[in-house]
Amino acid sequence: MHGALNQLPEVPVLVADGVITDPESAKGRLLGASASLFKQKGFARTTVRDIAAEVGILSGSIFHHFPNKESILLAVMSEAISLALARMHKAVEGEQDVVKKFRALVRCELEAIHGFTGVGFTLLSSEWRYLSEASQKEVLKLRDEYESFHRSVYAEAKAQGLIAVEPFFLRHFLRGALAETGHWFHLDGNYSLDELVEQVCLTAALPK
Amino acid sequence: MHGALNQLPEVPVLVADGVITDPESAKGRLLGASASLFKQKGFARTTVRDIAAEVGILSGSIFHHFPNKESILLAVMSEAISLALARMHKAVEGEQDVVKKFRALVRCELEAIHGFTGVGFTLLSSEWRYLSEASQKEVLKLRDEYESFHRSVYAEAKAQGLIAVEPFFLRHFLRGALAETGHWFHLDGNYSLDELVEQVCLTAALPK
DNA sequence: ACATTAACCAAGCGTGTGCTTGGTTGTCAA
DNA sequence: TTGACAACCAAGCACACGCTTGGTTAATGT
Repeated sequence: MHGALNQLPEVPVLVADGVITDPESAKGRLLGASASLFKQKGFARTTVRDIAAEVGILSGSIFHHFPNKESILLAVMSEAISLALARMHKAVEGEQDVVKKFRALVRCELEAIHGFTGVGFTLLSSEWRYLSEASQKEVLKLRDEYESFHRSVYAEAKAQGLIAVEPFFLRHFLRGALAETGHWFHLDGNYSLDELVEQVCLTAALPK
Repeated sequence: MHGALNQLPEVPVLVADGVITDPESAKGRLLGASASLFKQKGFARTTVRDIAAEVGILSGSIFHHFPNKESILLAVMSEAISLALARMHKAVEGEQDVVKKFRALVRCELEAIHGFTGVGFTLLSSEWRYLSEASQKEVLKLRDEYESFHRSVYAEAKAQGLIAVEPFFLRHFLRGALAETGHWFHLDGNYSLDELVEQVCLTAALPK
């Protein structure tokens, strides 16, 4: 299945650093099951009984690992964004060519959206409203880091005259456009991820 | 307030044709209140008691107008898309220049997203999952009409060599990008709607 | 004057939900 | 062998939710 999260080289490192939970631990399996259920049915329609059944325990046992239902969503989201951050930096490290960096960032985000790194990333936008204000603030720090890095690369591209839009606008447009691919683009369909990246760059009239 | 729906010239016509509900009728007020609550808190977290309180009746009285809660969402969505369709066609009627048609479509969709035509339009994507399959099918007919019209204009632009992307991809990208503006762009901020349209066209490297 | 109807009230039923509580089991180190 | 701890069970509480039922009120048409 898609959720073979441990095959990603970044994961063991992040687990060791205490940034994310070991996917094979009891808590980690709960997070994985929760994430996939939240994606399927949405946070509000997923019950703690659903989650418990998915991992084969009783609903009350969940609260040995988490204080309440919302904290599960918080954990899913913050771990998803942490993993995305790590992969984002790795995707462009050592690269000088701005167009190549742009492509790498787009591809990296699309990989996150389409389940290469677990299903949590898409929840960041679709289930955002179910986080309390305090939790939103917590995740926002990581999101800001992610967003501003994207903008900085777009700014480079603009400085070199490769694009005409303001980086601020482009980032918002691109985030929306890429997130939306999660609702219509399927890897088993007629197009590959590379072709999707290509069409994105074509839209922005970026050179090869 | 924003919801002065009756000031739109299209509305009385659509009401007379039985396509949408008179916003000033009891049922229409229920729809308006529901739409705004669904947008604020989401469908799942909006209770029938919330809706009833908003229009000043008791919760049970809602079911004199609608068979169940979901049917309220269905009505909100299908009326929103019907209104958007009517305004879309009007926005380009008589226009020959493809770039101008493109701009008009973008502006029209942004107006819908940002509440010029009621708050229902954004629910079409954000609360889609809360419709039953049967209801989705029903709304999908109208959405398809809307989407394919957009694609046809993009195809014109591509035929004239104005853009490089496939219309199919561009439509999906654009829908996502424009929908996302609902989460970060505010009319009372530093930029006007026209400037937003301009940045969209700059992204796609469209001539003036 | 009478019938019909839309709009709503008053009261509450049944159920699904998040979460609690007190206890049990298995594991592992000293 | 014992103590400590993580993981989980069994049972159920409290309540918010969608929706039902039987009735009332006011307006409209004939």
